[in-house]
Amino acid sequence: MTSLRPSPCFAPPMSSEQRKAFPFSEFEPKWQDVWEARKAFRTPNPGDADFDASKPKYFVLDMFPYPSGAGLHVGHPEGYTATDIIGRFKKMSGFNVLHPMGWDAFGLPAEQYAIKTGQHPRATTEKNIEGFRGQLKRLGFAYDWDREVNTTDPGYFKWTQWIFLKLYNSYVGEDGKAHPIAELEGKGLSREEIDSRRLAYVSSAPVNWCPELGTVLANEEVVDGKSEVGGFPVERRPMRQWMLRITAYAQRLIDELDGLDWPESIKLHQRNWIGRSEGAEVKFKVAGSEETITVFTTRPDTLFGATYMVLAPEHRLVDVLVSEEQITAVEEYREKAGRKSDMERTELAKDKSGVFTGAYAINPVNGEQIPIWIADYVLMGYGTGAIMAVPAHDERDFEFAQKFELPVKQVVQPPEGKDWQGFTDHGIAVNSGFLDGLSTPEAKKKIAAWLEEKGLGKGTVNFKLRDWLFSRQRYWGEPFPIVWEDGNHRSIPASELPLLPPTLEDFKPTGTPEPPLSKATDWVRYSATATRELNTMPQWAGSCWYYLRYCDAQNSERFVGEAAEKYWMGGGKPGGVDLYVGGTEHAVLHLLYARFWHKVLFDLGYVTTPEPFQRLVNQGLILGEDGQKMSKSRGNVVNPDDVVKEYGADSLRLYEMFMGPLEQVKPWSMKGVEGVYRFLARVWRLVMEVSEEGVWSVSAALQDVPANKQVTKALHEAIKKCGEDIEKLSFNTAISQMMICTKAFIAEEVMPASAVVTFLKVLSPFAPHIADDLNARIASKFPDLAVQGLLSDATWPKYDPAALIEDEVEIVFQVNGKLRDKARVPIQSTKEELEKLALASARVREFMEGKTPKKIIVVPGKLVNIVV
RNA sequence: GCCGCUGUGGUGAAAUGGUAAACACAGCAGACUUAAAAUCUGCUGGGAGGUAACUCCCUUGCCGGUUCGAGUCCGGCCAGCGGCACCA
Repeated sequence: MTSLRPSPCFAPPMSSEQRKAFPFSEFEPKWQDVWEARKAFRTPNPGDADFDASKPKYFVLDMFPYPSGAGLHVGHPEGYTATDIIGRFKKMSGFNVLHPMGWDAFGLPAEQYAIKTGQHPRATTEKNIEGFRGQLKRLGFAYDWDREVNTTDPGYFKWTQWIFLKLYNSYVGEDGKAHPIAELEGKGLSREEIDSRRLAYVSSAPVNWCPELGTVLANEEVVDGKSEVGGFPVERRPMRQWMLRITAYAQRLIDELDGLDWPESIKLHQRNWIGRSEGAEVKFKVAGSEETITVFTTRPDTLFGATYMVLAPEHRLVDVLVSEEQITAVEEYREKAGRKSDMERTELAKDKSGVFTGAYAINPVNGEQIPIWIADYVLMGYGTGAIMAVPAHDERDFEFAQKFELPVKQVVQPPEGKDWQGFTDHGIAVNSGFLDGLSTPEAKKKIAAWLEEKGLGKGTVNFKLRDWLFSRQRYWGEPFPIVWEDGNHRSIPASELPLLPPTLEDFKPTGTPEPPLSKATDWVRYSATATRELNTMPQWAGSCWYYLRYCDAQNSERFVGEAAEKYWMGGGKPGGVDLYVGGTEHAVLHLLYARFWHKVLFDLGYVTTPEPFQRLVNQGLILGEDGQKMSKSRGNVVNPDDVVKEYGADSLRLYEMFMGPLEQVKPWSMKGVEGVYRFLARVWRLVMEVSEEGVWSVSAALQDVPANKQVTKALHEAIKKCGEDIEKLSFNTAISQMMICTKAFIAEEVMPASAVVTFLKVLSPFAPHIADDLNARIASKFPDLAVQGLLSDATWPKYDPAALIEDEVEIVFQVNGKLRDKARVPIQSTKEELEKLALASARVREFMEGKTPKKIIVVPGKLVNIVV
């Protein structure tokens, strides 16, 4: 490369140093080193010598990154800069600020990358973390690095395993809260009974198996029948897996969203995912049999319209019910349905299929016999796995009835002008005996009471949410602290934690559901008669509680110290973390799982709040310059390192905040980066001037003089607006105001040094390097005017309301709401004076056309509107 | 199909119901310079009239409503983006 450069003799090239409008590449690393050496952002904990208990706390959290080999992308610094500005601002405003960072480092991509490159995942993970940490430090984030956590560190996952044991050794009682399983042991329950109530339990139900990834996946990780990671086909197959009983918390996970300051869209997303629906269970007798089938319906009011019944193909009663003639057809159908992957089931969703079992059920409400079918549009995992079909008032049942020519019977009268066939909304009950004439809600109530009275059913609630499939057949995850003996599982003692994964040369998936840990034959053997659980935990495990570890990251005695947890997570609100910023992609995964774990820990008395995150803000995606999602294949990816190299970390930070509202999706613009870069250069030149030789020194214009009225006003406006906007996370408008303030300074011949220092304090949360550097330079010339030490330790300036008030304001005169004239008037002008002034205006008179005013509205300081 | 979000200049955007387009980008013109870069200054939604200073009209996706006054509040529609989708 070097040889290709033009010779300096003919065309002296601008070196990159000379081209820079201010020497950020010198002072940015310098201040990063100073902050690190002084531990400028170390946050003392309760109990530490330098802890000040009189200060309020502020816990500001980022979604910690997965340290991939690709390094940071520009989306990371977006949220991270936002929280950094808030954290720095709160610190300057007198808060104890907890603003930590860590690594979510277990998981599939690390393992796949390791397999591909023939390295151990621990080695690649270490390397990636190193890269990420360096990149974050080069952006000047004010993290307390003493609190850094790494989910793959045995000192960390020891406690992930410990929490798993808490789940394993707990059950949900009558009160809906988690209790130690020991309470059940005391009641003399059998082993099976106890195991069936644990929050972490073993199940052999069909699960999402992804052959390509060689592991099972949670429902949340399967999108359109494909794995969320990689997009590989996923099939259903029964396997013995660990499950977490998140369904026991379904209602609380819905209810307790109410007290959180989260975007409505995310709350709604979680509510929809949990999917509560109210209805009733109805028992149907099977004709000529002792069996009864219980169905779940949200429309018990349509019971009279049930013309057939459908069981899920996997329903346990199918074998019992099926008639001699139908056995072959039913067997065939069940076999076919079982083979269908989730993807096929989704694709064929609209094409109904099913088989008659040959059996009939008796409608309890009228004694009618209705045929029992099996069909895969009824899912075993929801409700009771059986439905009563009311084709007249349910779309799916209607479709099915059409295809198989089953009767359709109207039982709801729709409003005038609507066809009753396929009418699914509320109406008036008809052809329904004692329900006739009732509105849908009334009919629901009446039939529920009737069923309950006759012992034929009861009102009940169902959720779409399923229990969380918690085991994976992978190497790079937390091993379960569980051993098996004689077909039974039991936990290992907490004293044996952390349970390290075995050192394996070959950790590739086996290609079968047998986990790779099975290859560690020594490790597997726990005792002469017991073997270890071979599955590992999913990536979500570590991220379910990392925010708690930050509170007390070095604690080796407890997952988090009691005093630290109480202080940082406390504060009288449901959620402990004051502000959590991250992308929307975790709306139902991480954010639901973490809430669940937190509630269990809360019930068991290990944490003091029912919710982990009080205020949640989603940053919007940053698109490429072409307005498309950034991707390697499109070639529109912006690398933050390049931006830092060219324009500096402060410019990158400032630009990402200036682009637009944090929550919004917005495209990148390199020209926009140059804009804020020019702004920072202007700020630099408020203080610095350059000699002919290109040497920077403190400007002669900078003097110890008081600021004049205009500058003072601009400065105090900036203090006010920036303070308010930071609280609102409206960083773009805060930056605009600083730009306006800078213009006011530039207009002056003489720079008032102490006013400039105040401005630097306001700028410092946004662009901390240049602010600290300029302050230090001013301090060298005017020690009494500048901040001694770091701006982050300074106090956020107070604005003076008096400085904001102008002597004169511009008043707008309107006629019939249209702007016709303006006037500058003294600020203290009265309503009467303004009215008089407006009526005296020649232009106003012209547009009044000699008519008399009907009404005059006067808004002091703003306008006069004359209505004629 | 259902749910949610968003529609404002050439572009990113701003605006407690009170002067629409702050701030920035791009563009144009000028100053400095032998020249360029950098920097600084001015102009920059559309239309009409006027030599000009200037004046008027229109403009926040579309239609309607509330109000002295609507980008903002209410109702209906359209478009784009995102999510969910046989959950009885």
